[in-house]
Order: sequence, then C-alpha cells, then structure tokens
Amino acid sequence: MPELPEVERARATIERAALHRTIADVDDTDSYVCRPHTPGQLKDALVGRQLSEACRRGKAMWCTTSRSGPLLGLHLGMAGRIVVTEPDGSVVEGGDPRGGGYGPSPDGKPEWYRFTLTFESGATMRLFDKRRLGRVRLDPDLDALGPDAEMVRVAEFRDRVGRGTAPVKARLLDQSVIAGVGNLLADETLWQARIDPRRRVSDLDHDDLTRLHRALGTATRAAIRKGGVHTGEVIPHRRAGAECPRCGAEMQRATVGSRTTWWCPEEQV
DNA sequence: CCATATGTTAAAAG
DNA sequence: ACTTTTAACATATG
Repeated sequence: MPELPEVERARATIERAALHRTIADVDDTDSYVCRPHTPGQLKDALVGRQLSEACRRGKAMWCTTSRSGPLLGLHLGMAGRIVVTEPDGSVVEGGDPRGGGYGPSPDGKPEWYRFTLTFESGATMRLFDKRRLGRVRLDPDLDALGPDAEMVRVAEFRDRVGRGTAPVKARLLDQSVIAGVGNLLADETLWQARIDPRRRVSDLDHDDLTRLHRALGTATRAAIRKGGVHTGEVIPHRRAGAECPRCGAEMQRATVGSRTTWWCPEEQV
C-alpha cells in the first residue's frame, strides 16, 4: 500500500497523535525490520525521549526526538502502515482509509505488529506490516534520495528525469532521481500525461517532461487528498480485460522497470 | 505448487 | 566509472 500519498498520511497521523509523549517502552525485537540494530538498541536510544517532529521525503519518513536524540527512521516497505492507539485502545484514524482487511483489526494478527512504541500514557505507536519489508532504524541515511515528488520544481524535474536512456517509467521509479513514486503512482501519472511507459527518457522532449511533471503533481496531490494511490482514475483499470476510462481501448500489460505495468495503447504514445 | 503483490537494494550486466 | 536490469529479500493471498 505505501507510496508517497500513504506515507504522507502516516506522517500526518504521527504528527497529530504521537508527538510530545514520553516513550516508556519500545519493542524492537524484530531484528529483520530493525536491522542492522540489535534488539534493545532502539529501546535504549528512545526510552525517556519524545518524538518531536514527523518528517518525510518521498517514501522515507523519520521523527526527530527530544533532547537532541537520534532520528527515528520509519519505512513502510511494501505493506506497512502506522497505527497509533490512544490509552483506551481506540485507533487513531488516518493511516489508511481503506481499513478492513488490511487494517490492524479485526483480522490483523498480533504478530504482524513489527515495532511498538509505548508511551507513558498507555498510548502506542506501532508499525503494522504483514510482509515485514518495512524498516525501522536510527539516523537513516537519506543522502541517496532525490527531491520529493510533490515538491520538485519543473526545471529540476526535467533535468533529472530527462537524463539517461532508461524507460520513463523506470526513471520515475528510481528514488534517487525523484523520491516518492511507486508502481501505481507511476502508472497513474503516465496515463494522465498520455506517455507510453516504455518510452526512453532520451526520446522525451521538453513538452513531454513538462506535462509529466504536471501530471505527477496532480496525481500525487489528488491521491493524498483522497486517501491513497488506489483512488487514482486508472488504477481500477489495471487488470485483464479492463478498458481505458477515457477512450475505452483495452488496457495493455507488460513488465517495465521490473514492475507490472498497465497503460492505454491508444492514448499513451 | 505457481503466480502475484503498492518497496529497497545488492549484484550482475551492459 | 556510471547506468540499467535483475534477483533476492519475507510473507500473504488467490
């Protein structure tokens, strides 16, 4: 589930419900999710501190901590979400509006909680992640990340995305080029911009890149507002036999940039 | 058993 | 050396 829009929602949930509370306990015993830290390392670094700010660039998220403590890096991986609960056990809404089967309840198994902060009040902030590809670490290295997909200006976008020879979709997915675009947001953006995902960036002209930048901004902001990348216009049409919601042509599927890709063969050229 | 899955990254290939 | 592509990662689900 998590691409930039979902991560932004998770960040906002933390900001609204988990800041400025003193950390009383930490469960960091999942040594894969917390790698390369050893069990207890995160706990030792965090107990007694508070989360001060919730920040994000692309899909990377981190919290600053009180008294000049370390940054707490949180990455949702392929299936993670942040769940904050109040002392009475009620779940703070906002992380994932779909809830239901992907949610922490009622069918969320307890072992799918991979990391937990317990505050003095009894409130908790947890990483819920079925697939365990999410990651928690202290002072994450953010140097390799490109500018955030929602913030990048058009000139820099053209410079970065237009460089190289890779298919444009692969370029959009490269987090060191632009941070935050995942498989679904890439398909939505390319569909909005009417660009074939297989096109080489060396073949895109100034106008193509400008259109792509605009489509990315529009698609990203719409997804944040509506609650996630699933709310994109073309996303429900990423399946066999589906038609382009604009022109009715049958959607086409292929692997581009090592990911399953769907596009409209009529309009995306 | 097989294929698929919204992410990252190390290793291989070019 | 730099860019691009693929495989592997851990786990669930159809």
